[in-house]
Amino acid sequence: MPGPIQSIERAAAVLRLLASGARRMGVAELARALELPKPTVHGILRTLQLVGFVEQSPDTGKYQLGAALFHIGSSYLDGNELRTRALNWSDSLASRSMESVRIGTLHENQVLVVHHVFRPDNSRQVLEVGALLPSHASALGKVLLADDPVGLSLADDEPLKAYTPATITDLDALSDTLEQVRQRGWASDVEELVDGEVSLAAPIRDRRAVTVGAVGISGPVERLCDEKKQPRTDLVSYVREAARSISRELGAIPW
Amino acid sequence: MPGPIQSIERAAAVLRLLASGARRMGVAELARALELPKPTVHGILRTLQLVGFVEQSPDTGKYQLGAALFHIGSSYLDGNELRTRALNWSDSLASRSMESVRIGTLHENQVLVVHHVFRPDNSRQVLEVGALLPSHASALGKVLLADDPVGLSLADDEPLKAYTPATITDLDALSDTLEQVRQRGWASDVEELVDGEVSLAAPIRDRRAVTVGAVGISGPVERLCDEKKQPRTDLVSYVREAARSISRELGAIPW
DNA sequence: TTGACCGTTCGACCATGTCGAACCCACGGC
DNA sequence: GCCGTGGGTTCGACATGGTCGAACGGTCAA
Repeated sequence: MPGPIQSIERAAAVLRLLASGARRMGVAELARALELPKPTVHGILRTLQLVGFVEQSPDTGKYQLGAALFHIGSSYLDGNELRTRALNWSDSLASRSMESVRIGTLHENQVLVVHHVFRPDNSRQVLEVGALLPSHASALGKVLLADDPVGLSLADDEPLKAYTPATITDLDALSDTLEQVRQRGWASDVEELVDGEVSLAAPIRDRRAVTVGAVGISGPVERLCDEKKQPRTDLVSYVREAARSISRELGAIPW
Repeated sequence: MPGPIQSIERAAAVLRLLASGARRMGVAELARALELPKPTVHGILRTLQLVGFVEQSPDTGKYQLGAALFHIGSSYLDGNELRTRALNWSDSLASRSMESVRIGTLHENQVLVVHHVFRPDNSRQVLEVGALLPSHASALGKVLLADDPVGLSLADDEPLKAYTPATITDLDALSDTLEQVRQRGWASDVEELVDGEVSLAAPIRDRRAVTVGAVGISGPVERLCDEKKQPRTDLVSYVREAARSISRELGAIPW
């Protein structure tokens, strides 16, 4: 019976919509967005509520994501070998570089952050685990795109979004950058996603030498770059060494 | 049509099983556990894979949770008002107490950790957001149980598990403790979950004065307790003040 | 080779989910 | 006050769409 199960597909679509839409949504609202009859959507919601994947505000009647979904989703991290192996090394990268560290994987042409170590000072920082970053405007993303077999092909569906004046929006320019990333073995993003913010990243490879993730640091341009706005070479080394260590932990042959 | 949708219920069961079972699982394994025919389970898995909720190892053929599920689940936190409002206050609680801070809600008779601030030193700590704690053996849990309308009634399904010699395993004893928690307005756990570990917590209430969560700190017994193994009163005050501040932020009338 | 086990495909039956119509609220304009 | 419009929810007949026994191709150990 090679054919997906309709009701499950629809339930997933409902969940995705509830996740993207910032706020709680009503049955009618969801039904309109999915172009489905109201009772159909309601049946799905009722079931999702039963299993705890969505919750309903008793007063407004609107729906939002449920705690059970959150808990189940977070146990994805336990099974994620990349993250498990990388825990120690990312900590030490954070203390060597004195910057915040992130580890990401490619997911639907974006970077899914699976681990995040705060900068080792006591400043307030927001946890970004589970967040998605644009792949063309972050160092993590460039590293992942550069080695991805599918690579840029998916990207041409929609134009590259400009986040700052420095964001690469031209496909050919990006392609050149990725070629450079492949050759150098690391990537940078200098104020391409957020003004004043810089990030550096290097690839993590598994035993088959396939790039399965990327590790990198990010911080203000004053600390990560020299006076010519070039990434500091010592930090680049730290990142590359961390990436290599994690790769070795995953069974990769040092390259 | 008041009746849950079978296939969605089953899909949820599959996901729950994949989340609890530490490792990747095969079709046959899942089918046996759920007492369903193999092709049925396979159909569900195929659909879940299509939407990215599960992934399949290309070599072993076994299944594990997928990245999409993780990302959707993590956006539960955005819509969680409790967590959003509590961010600032938990940070300052962490720096005042110099201990790690956690915020939790009751979920299926356990404590779901929705926020976690590391202890403000540079030690290595594991992120516990998304984890579940036993409610009878943690300060957070006691606070939540004490004010829960359903409360202990659910607990008598299965006996209280002993984690350490100090864990409260007797229902009557727990009931007395909860009464005390209600009166004092805060709860403690002295080596009841982990040897040498102590936690303190206080309730967070919303505008209707309903307890919607709890905030607390945890750390080694030497730092959190005095020589009589009693929680330090200054730390208790910090925790209670933080809880009250968050409650006020949620619209509660100071009690 | 054999057998046991795996993940996967096939296809017919009929249980199951679907969706138009109708219901009951809470609002808000008239 | 009344009706109209919107919300979330229930009903029920129809047929779509999911289910599961049987069978297929693969891998591994004996």
